[in-house]
Amino acid sequence: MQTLSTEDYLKAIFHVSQSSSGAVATTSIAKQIGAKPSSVTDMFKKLSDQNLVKYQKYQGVSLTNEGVKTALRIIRKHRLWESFLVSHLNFNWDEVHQVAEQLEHIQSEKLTNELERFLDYPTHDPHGDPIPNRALFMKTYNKILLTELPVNKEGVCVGVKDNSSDFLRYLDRRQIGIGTPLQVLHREDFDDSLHIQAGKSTLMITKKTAENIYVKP
Amino acid sequence: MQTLSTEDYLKAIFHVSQSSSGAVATTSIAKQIGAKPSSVTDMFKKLSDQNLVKYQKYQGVSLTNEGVKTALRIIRKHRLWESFLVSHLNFNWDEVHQVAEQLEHIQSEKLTNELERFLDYPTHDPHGDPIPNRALFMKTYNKILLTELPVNKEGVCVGVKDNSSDFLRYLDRRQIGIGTPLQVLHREDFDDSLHIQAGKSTLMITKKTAENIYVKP
DNA sequence: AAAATTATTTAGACTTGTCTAAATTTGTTA
DNA sequence: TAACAAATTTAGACAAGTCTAAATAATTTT
Repeated sequence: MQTLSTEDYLKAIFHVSQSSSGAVATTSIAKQIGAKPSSVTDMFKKLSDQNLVKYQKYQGVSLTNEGVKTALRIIRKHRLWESFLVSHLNFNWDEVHQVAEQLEHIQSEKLTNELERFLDYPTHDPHGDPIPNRALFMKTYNKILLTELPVNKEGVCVGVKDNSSDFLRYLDRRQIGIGTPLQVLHREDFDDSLHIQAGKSTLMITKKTAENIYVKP
Repeated sequence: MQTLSTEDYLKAIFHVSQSSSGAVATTSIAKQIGAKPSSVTDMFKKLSDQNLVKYQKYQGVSLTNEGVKTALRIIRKHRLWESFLVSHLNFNWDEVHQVAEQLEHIQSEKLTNELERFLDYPTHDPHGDPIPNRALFMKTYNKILLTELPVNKEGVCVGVKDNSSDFLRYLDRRQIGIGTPLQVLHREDFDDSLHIQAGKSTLMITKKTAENIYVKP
């Protein structure tokens, strides 16, 4: 049984290790968690004692199998709760993260599994991220960044990289969401901005926006 | 914003003060919380500093208005979650307490209010306890213990005093639940046991059982 | 009302998770 | 490769919440 804090660390390590290869550095976790590197070192030792991470001084950490499982169990709960909040409690996709950060720590297998059943076994959360099933397996389809979608090729928005409220609300205003058909009409060489077709409207977005949108061609 | 621990104390103080008059004693909270009296004293001081309780050395505590409000907000969440678990997630009434103890600490007014709406503004939880509404007001109807129900007078089970899993499962086996019509057929003077009509079956229960069942005449 | 018992508080210590400041290691650059 | 910069760790401290053991107050018994 983990504490809130160790669960947060495991999740952070998992996420950072997903988006980069090799061992996870102390500083990267410090940034993610919002703690000082010295605190992170302390926690790395504790997690190592519990065999949840492999840790070598000055060499960062990597999750053990048990660590991965623990992280996935938390991510599973987080994403199921996010789905519930949007589908049944009138939350918008930009409002769910903070609450799910709390709900993900609730310890009850029955609760998690019944919630999953109640939601009819969703495979993706409101941001398009895959939800691990009971066996902690998650379906990942091959998605690419909108910046990588060839001009005039049709795609569908299947996720976002930046989950910040600001970005999500910006997408709301642009009427871009999960499932919205997207197509790059023109790529501006000068500043890398894109003219795109989003659903029925055409609009211009910056490179920065495009590289935070995942599409399935 | 309270910590988990201070919330637990406030709730405990509220409950103890409900079932006894005057100030709440250190020992009673120690028992309720499962902590040593010395720890309780420490916490009383902290709560007093936050103006959540009135505390005088050796004289126990009583909740301030703000303390009552905070306690009721937690109880509201607890009972709403218990209702949700039973009505939508296939939990039995004897399984909900432990999970609700965790869920009651989730901080999100929107979550609480949306959950209440989703459940269609329930007034009582699965054990028959009243749920404070948004204004923290709760409807209490006048209930009496089954031991106090006159012989042959018809009543309905509206709650239980003992919320332990053991007792609730015992009631399940006897097919007694919230809403079950109850009638005392005969009171045995020798050992205070009762012959009762519960729904369509007649059965014998001990005094101890009867004094843990609330009925509305 | 004094003695005994019970309840409560104080004092000092421990754990978890955090921090700052200093020391050490790693890596990068000249 | 030596020097510098960046990353990481160590050492020592702190806050919250808990504990044990001892001291004190309140209550009950004789």
